[in-house]
Amino acid sequence: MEIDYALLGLIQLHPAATGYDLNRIIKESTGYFLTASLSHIYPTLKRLLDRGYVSYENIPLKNRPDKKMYQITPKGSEYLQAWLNAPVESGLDFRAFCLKMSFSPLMSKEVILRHFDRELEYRKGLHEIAPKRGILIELDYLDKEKFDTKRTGLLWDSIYQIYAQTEELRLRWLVESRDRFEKDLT
Amino acid sequence: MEIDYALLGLIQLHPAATGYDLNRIIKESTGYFLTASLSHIYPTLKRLLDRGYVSYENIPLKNRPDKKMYQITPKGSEYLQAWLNAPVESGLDFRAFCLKMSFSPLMSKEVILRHFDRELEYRKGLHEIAPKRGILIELDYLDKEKFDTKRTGLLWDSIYQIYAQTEELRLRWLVESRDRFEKDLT
DNA sequence: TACCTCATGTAAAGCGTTACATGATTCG
DNA sequence: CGAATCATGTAACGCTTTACATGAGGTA
Repeated sequence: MEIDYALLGLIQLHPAATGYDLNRIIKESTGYFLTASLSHIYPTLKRLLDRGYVSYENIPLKNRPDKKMYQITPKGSEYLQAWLNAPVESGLDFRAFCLKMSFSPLMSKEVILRHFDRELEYRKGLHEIAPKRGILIELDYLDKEKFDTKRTGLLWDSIYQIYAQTEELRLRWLVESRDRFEKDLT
Repeated sequence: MEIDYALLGLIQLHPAATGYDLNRIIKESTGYFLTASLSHIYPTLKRLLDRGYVSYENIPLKNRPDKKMYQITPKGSEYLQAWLNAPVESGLDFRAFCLKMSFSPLMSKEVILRHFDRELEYRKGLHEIAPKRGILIELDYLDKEKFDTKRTGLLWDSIYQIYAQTEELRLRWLVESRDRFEKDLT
């Protein structure tokens, strides 16, 4: 599960984090393209513990539940690395790619470049079939007696524009970032 | 539920659609920012039927289950309109806005402009707090003994860039579309 | 021969959110 | 004086996906 990897990644980046900390980091950061509430985080941490991917140090507090400061184990690190190396399972949106790349500080230069190359190919493919698919196709299905084709075309074209422009922005960003990393990354 | 409104909207736009058709429309279209499988669509249609929001015409076929061609009822139309008029419940992403605006052909000019105005205000707010939040904040939490701050900064900055640029694109698009609709829409 | 399209649906398992439960301290 | 912060967790509910079930006809 994605949440497992995300929490494991966060714990590797910020050792000694508690469940409460992880929740705050996820909420405050735009970087982890993830929504997760505390009542989702705690059971997940328990699962990671049961599987031996994390351990914790117990800090007793007065008048509050003990603080559990989590660390990643070697086994957890291995499990996380396998996910970091695996190709991103991209859907139409960019979320999965951005989430995994949030943990790029844990990846080698080669792995990072490979992820960018793969995503670039995938989105180029999307972009090529886009004009054939997309909202414009919908006009064919439309009940033309009830809806003004011109008005509907104007409205749907606008939606298609934001879709196409967003994809173009992503392609540009993928190329530029890849180039910069190739040059500057150690 | 969002899926209820989406199917209701699709049925209003394409009368005589079957569950199978709706699935194809959703899959082929980039417009309906929605994922839904057949095993999700069929129970939803049944629910809409039970509540009196849709009716269907049964077309017997040879060697296949009967074709059910759905239409929206006046009650369903009312229910849909209430959703179309209600403010979009936007999260960080743009999905909810784009989904509702896919049905803008069913809205009056006034309602469309109001949706754009609201979304513009919401995203302006997001954009103002973004530099304070965002990935940059994460560098504070980072374990500086294990990770090279400069390398991590380069990588996270890139993620921040795509976030910020996407938001800027959305703001530009919202303003431009709103202006165009104000002028050209009937 | 094997897969895709058409056409409907059920059942089970997985995933995620909201509500519930407790309780001191600090800030406005 | 009330709200937010810190700190953990359980239970119930609901949404969504995957797997299962059926079956003919057309296409590669």
